Amino acid sequence: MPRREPEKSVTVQDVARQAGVSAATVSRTISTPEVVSEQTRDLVLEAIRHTGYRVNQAARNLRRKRSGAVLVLVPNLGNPFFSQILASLNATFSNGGYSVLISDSNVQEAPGRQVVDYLLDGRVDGVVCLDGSLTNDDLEQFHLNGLENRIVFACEWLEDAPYPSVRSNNRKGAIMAVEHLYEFGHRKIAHVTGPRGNVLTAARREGMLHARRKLDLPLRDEWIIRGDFSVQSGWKSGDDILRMKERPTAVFCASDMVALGLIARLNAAGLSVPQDMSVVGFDDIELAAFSLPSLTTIRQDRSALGEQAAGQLLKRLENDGELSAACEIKTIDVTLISRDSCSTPVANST
Amino acid sequence: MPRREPEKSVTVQDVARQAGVSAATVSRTISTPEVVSEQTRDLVLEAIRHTGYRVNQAARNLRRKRSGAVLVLVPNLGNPFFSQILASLNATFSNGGYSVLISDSNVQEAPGRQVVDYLLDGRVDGVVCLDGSLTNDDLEQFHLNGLENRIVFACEWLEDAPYPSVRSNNRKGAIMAVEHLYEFGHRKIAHVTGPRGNVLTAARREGMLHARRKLDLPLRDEWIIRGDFSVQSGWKSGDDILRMKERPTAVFCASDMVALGLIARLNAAGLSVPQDMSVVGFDDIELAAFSLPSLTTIRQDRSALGEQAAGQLLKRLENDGELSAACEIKTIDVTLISRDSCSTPVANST
DNA sequence: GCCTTGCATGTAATCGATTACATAGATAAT
DNA sequence: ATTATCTATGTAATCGATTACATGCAAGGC
Repeated sequence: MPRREPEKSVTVQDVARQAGVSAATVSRTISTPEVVSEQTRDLVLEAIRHTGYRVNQAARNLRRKRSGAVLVLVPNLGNPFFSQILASLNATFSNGGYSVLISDSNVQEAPGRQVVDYLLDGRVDGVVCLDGSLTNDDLEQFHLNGLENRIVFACEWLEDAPYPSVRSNNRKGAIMAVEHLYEFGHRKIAHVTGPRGNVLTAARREGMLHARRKLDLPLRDEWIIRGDFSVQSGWKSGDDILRMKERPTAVFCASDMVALGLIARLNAAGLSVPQDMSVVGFDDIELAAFSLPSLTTIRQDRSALGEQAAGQLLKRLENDGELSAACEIKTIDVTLISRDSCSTPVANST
Repeated sequence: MPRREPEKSVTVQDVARQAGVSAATVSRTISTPEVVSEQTRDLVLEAIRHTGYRVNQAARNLRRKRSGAVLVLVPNLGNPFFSQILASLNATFSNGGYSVLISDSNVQEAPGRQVVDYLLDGRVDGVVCLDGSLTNDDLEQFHLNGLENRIVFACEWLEDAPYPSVRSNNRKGAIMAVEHLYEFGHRKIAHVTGPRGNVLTAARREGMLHARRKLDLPLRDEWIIRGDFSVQSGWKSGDDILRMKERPTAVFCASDMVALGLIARLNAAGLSVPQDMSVVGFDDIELAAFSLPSLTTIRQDRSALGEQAAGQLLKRLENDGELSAACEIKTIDVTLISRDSCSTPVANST
């Protein structure tokens, strides 16, 4: 099998020589074909084909002062919920001609710093941040370096910071979940929250409280259980619930993973869902439809989230911060997916 | 709040001026500090701090002819199994000073082409490929451009192609699964495979057949059911099994997702696991421990897979293809995780 | 005292593409 | 016929860091 030398490096000059034109014309044929006459264009294209020329990205980036890449900062890549959004971000950026760098803010010692570094180094042109837990220090750094219009948030966001963001209607989702349980006749409804300080935790908790008040439901402090979106925390919240003197008849969980962990724990204690307790999740991960029982949940439109976030950033990168005054916040609608994990409450006193 | 102009671009020249040295010395202070005298080094570092200098990656890449980035080609980013490996790859590369680009081969029209493009463009220095379904055409392109020692495979691999690869001991895992079922007394054991043409499908199927022969188990063609690693295919395989005249008493599934889909389907038909049928999965995804019943499965050490694959590529990139003669294939050991989805067979004739 | 060796630093070429500016030729306008 | 206008292309500077080579200076060997 024939094999070309590894680092032959065909340059724009080589192509120019081959085609009998100047390097500038070659460059123009690639970047702005419309200003080149048709015949020279053909000549150049033929020479490119013949020499196997490829543009050197580093040289182009140096000259153009842009990298054609974006960074996606994910909190915990291992979480399937995020990876599906990543898939959709990747698709949109790919179509827009950008490559996608990833970084796991779990792994990075100082994720905010890395974002600043990558932007200032010119490694990436923009950032999609799925992590709403950046510090004030990070924000100040963004601001000091004029990076505001290179960052958009998706799923999570920062309260009180003027960044564009794309998010689900978390509050409404929570309300729908509680109302759904209410319609089944539940009045004693517990909630397993996300981690402290998280914006999603706050939004979903608020929605739940709102619905409770509106429906005039009884409220006990112990019915609000701190979780962290993980299966493990779902299992642990089951421990708490089993220990309660006044047990709720239904639980709204801040994520599907939590719901599945809770259901597993209840089963281990001999309680089954939905007979002994109804459960609603949040997210609609793929497995929600296949768990036992299949999980009633609030679906987040992950592909819309990714697509819109990527679109938003692309738009900002095009008109380099010109139109950036408007800090758009897009809210994506959520849907209640009714499955088998809810039913009417039984009169099970403890 | 004070705010620096967006594109002030402090260069190595500016720092040099500030420190009263030449640009070369500044560059040396950054790249090879040991050749610079201690006092000038301090001088330069102070000037760097003072000016807020940041090295321009594009310029460095152009000169050094490397990008400091790698590409990870993932088949289906949405799959939690892959995203966890991605997390571990990301961590290792990050420590090694490389940034990580991702690409979803589901989304890309021609993933192999993209790999070649990115490497030749100089966008990335190397590639970790989690997708074993590249075409011969792609391989030829790699070879023609001398890219062999810039690619390593992880999880999946290419039969008959001399690329280094890191993989689980799939065959052994399959054998362990069948033996485990055998020990419970199962003789009629079915298998849901992965997709046609996939190397994992082949390795696991082969292991299963081997164990069957060794244990002298009965073999019926219909007990080998084609799947594709997805939950949906697990559900469908359940349809097939329910229709069989001679029903197996246990099923070994090529992935946990398949196992969960199958269990859901059986439940929908009023059969429960493990009472009416035993099920073993493969992967040990996080939810395997929390499903109902909790899933007996073959654990793949995902963090080892990611770490070793990244390490392998890093090593190759260091000594630029010198030591590349050896095409190392690392096999990572798997473990049987025994949970509640297996028990002794019942005499349920159809 | 002279020459060698080595260390620290400076000079300038280089990586490869892009693009502002200049120029030549063709066409249109008067 | 002369000038203005436009189009296609070439010339050369530029992006910013790196590094081969050159230089100067100090220490050590005879």
